[in-house]
Amino acid sequence: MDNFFITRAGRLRERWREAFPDACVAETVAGSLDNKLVWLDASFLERQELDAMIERCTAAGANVVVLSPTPAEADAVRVMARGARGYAHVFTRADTLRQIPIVLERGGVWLEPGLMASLLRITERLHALSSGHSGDLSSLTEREKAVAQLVGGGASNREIAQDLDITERTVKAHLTAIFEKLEVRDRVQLAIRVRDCLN
Amino acid sequence: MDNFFITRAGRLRERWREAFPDACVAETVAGSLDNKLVWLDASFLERQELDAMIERCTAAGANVVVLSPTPAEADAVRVMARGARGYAHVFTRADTLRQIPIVLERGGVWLEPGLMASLLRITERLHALSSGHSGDLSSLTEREKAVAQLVGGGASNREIAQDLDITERTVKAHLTAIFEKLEVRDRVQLAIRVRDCLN
DNA sequence: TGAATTCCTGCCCCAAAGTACAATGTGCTT
DNA sequence: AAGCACATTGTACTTTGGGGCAGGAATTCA
Repeated sequence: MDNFFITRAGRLRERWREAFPDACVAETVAGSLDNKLVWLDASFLERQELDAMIERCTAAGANVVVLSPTPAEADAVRVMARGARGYAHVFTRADTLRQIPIVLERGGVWLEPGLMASLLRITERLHALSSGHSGDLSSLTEREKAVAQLVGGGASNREIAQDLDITERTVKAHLTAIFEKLEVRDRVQLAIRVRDCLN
Repeated sequence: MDNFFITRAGRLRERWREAFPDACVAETVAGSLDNKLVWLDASFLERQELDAMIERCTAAGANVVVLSPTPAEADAVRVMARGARGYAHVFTRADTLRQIPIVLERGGVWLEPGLMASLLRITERLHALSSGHSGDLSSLTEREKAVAQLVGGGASNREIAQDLDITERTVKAHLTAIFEKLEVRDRVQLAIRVRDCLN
């Protein structure tokens, strides 16, 4: 895979040259990039410019890795969703950079270490909330529904117990059952779920 | 990296043996797995069992790849968020399987082709939904808004701390300020408030 | 320069939430 | 009669959440 660095700096950063001595450098992309590896330096680039660049490169058949001066989660998500296959810091060390083409060639994806984990955690959380969007309180028993509704109203266990005239312990028992059935972790996620259901 | 296949089938599937002739096979995990590559066959495994297995393996220092009989986006997210580094179909071809350790060794992550893209697209959409609209949180400082949004997404204090790269204690400090400003008692009511703002 | 925010953090404490394990009772179905 | 789902409660335990008190660091503003 041939390496192309696209940067406003007009020159290869030292680390890049060290990693890939015979890489090409340019300020913009042109022509077919089939099976090429394009490194996009996001420094001095507006969001839209970067997005457009990614789109052009992937359309031209390239594998795209974005090098950001300020790696951030939301940024990584945006960039990868637009077709980039990798996301790293511009100052990533040469020997690390060299690993990236190897990973990509084998169908892998490369993300700034740590970013991946936190990214997936967020995804999971959002996923849990939106995918269970089936509005399903129907799997709950009458009593459980009552408890769930109250939680959705922001009530504490003690308040729920008083409202339903049962023990706090019983409220907890119902909650445990509810969490299990709706596959949520705690009352916050339950509250969110309940309120989304009565849209 | 030594290969361990954990499967209920009790034997190596042909493709696995073809890919890694000298791999070990077992029905369960034991001992230190430092720097080992553990392949978890998700067939015939309950969700909880799989999760527990992943946790045990990663805790023991292993790299975990989950092989699913029915690859799905939500499943992949769950599994990766729990610490797996790869996710593939159980019937993945031998030559493709062999690429995976190479990717992992170099800090990459391996996902069933196509899964990654659609996964990130969804993440982005959800991200936009939950971060774009900030309703009547105008009295909050930037940092407080960030915390509030995450609570609205159902995050725990620990998760918020990790996401924002601060201490749990700081999260609590922000929360105390938020509760005061928005006149809510706890995170449940805050979550409700936040979500009502962006309906 | 000093005052005021905002952000970050530590230690300690207490209350609330949630889990594990166990048990009782009621009513309905097979 | 036996089995099952549901509701209820208990004891004891671990984990989170939240707050009081105190302080450091950075920024801005008068």
